[in-house]
Amino acid sequence: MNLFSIFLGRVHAAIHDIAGDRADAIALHLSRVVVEPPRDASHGDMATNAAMVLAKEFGAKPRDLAEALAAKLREDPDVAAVEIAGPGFINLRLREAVWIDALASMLGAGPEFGRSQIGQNRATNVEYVSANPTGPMHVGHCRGAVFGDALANLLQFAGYDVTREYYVNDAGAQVDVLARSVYLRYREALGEDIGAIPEGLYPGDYLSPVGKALADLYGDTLLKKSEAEWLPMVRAAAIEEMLAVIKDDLAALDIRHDVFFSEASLQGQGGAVDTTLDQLRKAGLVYEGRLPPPKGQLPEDWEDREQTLFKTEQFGDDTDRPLVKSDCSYTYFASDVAYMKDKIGRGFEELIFVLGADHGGYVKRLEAVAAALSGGKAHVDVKLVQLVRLFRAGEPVKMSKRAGDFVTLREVVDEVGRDAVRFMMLFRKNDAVLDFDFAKVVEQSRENPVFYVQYAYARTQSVLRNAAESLGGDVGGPASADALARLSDAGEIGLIRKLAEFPRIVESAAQAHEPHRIAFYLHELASDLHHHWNRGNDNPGLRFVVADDPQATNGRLALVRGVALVLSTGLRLLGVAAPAEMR
RNA sequence: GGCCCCGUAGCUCAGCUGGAUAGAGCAGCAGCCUUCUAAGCUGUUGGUCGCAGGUUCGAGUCCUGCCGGGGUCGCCA
Repeated sequence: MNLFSIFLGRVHAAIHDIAGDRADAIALHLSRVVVEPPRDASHGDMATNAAMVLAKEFGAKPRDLAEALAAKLREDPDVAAVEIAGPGFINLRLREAVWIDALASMLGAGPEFGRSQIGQNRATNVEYVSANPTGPMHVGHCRGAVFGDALANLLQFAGYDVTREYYVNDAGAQVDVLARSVYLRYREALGEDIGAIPEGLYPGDYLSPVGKALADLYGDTLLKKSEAEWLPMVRAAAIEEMLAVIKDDLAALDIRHDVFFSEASLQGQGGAVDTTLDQLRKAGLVYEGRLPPPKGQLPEDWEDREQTLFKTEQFGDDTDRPLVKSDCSYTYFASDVAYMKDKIGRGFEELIFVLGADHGGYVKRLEAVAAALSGGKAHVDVKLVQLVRLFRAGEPVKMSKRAGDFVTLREVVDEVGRDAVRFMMLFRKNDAVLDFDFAKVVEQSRENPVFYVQYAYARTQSVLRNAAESLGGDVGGPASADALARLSDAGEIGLIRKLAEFPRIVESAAQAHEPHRIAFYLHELASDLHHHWNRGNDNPGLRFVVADDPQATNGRLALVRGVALVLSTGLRLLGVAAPAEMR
């Protein structure tokens, strides 16, 4: 139930009523007509731009058209007043009963309030995290992980058919380096003194247990084998272990993927990469050619040579992209093409990629590949997630990648908790750099948005507990129509109005792929609740629990339950807990 | 040098895909206050939306060109 779309329907009807034989021409422009809350609450409850958008088609001045539409809308029994303002806005003021009904109906919907069908079950793939299986996750992965997970929740709630996917880079040079690093630990586990870890191998001691496990399993038999023999065995074991570590890290953030897709599974003789490239060759999209060197500074090892290229440029990429390396193996990009083909083959229409901002150069080629492979059917959206800067009480946390002393995701979660991490990662637009302060995010203060929002929910529960105590157990049931009708204070109606916005926030956030809008909305709702609460300090008549007036109390408790409902649903979408009390 | 992202109050950021007089929190200023268990509260100052053009009824939002900051730039993943 979205009040704004309901009234959009009524505005459409009013337009249709006065359109006459222009109806067909006007229908084409209807999508630009919106009904939204006005920026300034004094303008009314809802505003529509219909008259300004359609003035040309009607051959009328915006304000004249607005007048005609207003006359129609005034016939609506739910509308208390219609005003025309500015260049031709139509402002609607709704009868109070509409808000009361809205509250009753959202309480009836319960946890389903806000759910939408705009996704129309579109098959949607959200790929996120996809960290190389070479070690535990560090903070750099954290933001994309939370973002992708919350976005997936949001899209599901908005009616998309969502698959959460992780692309495992288990082919290529990196996992060979991993295998060699583990092999060293294996020798160490057998009692050998391996000394310092050589440059170019992974130094982290998280690999020691893997080496130990191999020693337990194989004894010293691997020592006698050549690298060509032991490497695949060690590699497979190492990848499996690292993936288990990563899944464990993700679970600490309450993140679980549906599909872990192996890059290696695409490769090999007659594999998906082979067949995909064959198809592209047949389609004339692959050729042997030379690439112009990059503009500006020429890389030192630049060598002008002929290579196998995919014609991505004609699909919007900056240049064509190589598919085969100089050693005749496939490039990472070739796997990517086959992987994209696989996703499209599985029927996905919406392909969302959550990547770090340093992958910005990858956007155009992904879009081009999807366009080339799906004939423009599959829609790609790459969400770039900016970096997180860590602070400890205002001081930047120093990290050196070379020395391997990066902060792990697990350390952050263990220190401040899952809720703080998740909420803060979402309390900023994805493409803006985010400052994360260990001290601030656990502070119990107004300046800490995690606490501020969770505390608002705890406050609703505290009120309900309190009311149950002072009024007896009879406050849990649904409020009667008479009780609801007692809601009339501007602050109370204002809160309902805010609650009624939730469904359209869900829809717009889902369509824009911007979960942060939910976080900001919740922060506003929390703020409205706290403000209304504070008014009760000066004016006891506005408090939720009115000792000698059970009917008014019942109505107000329904409002409290409505706020609690939306806060908990919103927090659920973000993957953040809604605690009943905070002490 | 090419491409991508960012630039909004002193600071940190929103701005609902083009709407009305651009918002919030912090800081500042001025008051009030000891709680329906809870973060003290209320009011208020503060803006050439980086700059210059353009598109139209209307631009922080879209287009072009500059300025500043970050990222990225054949075969690494």
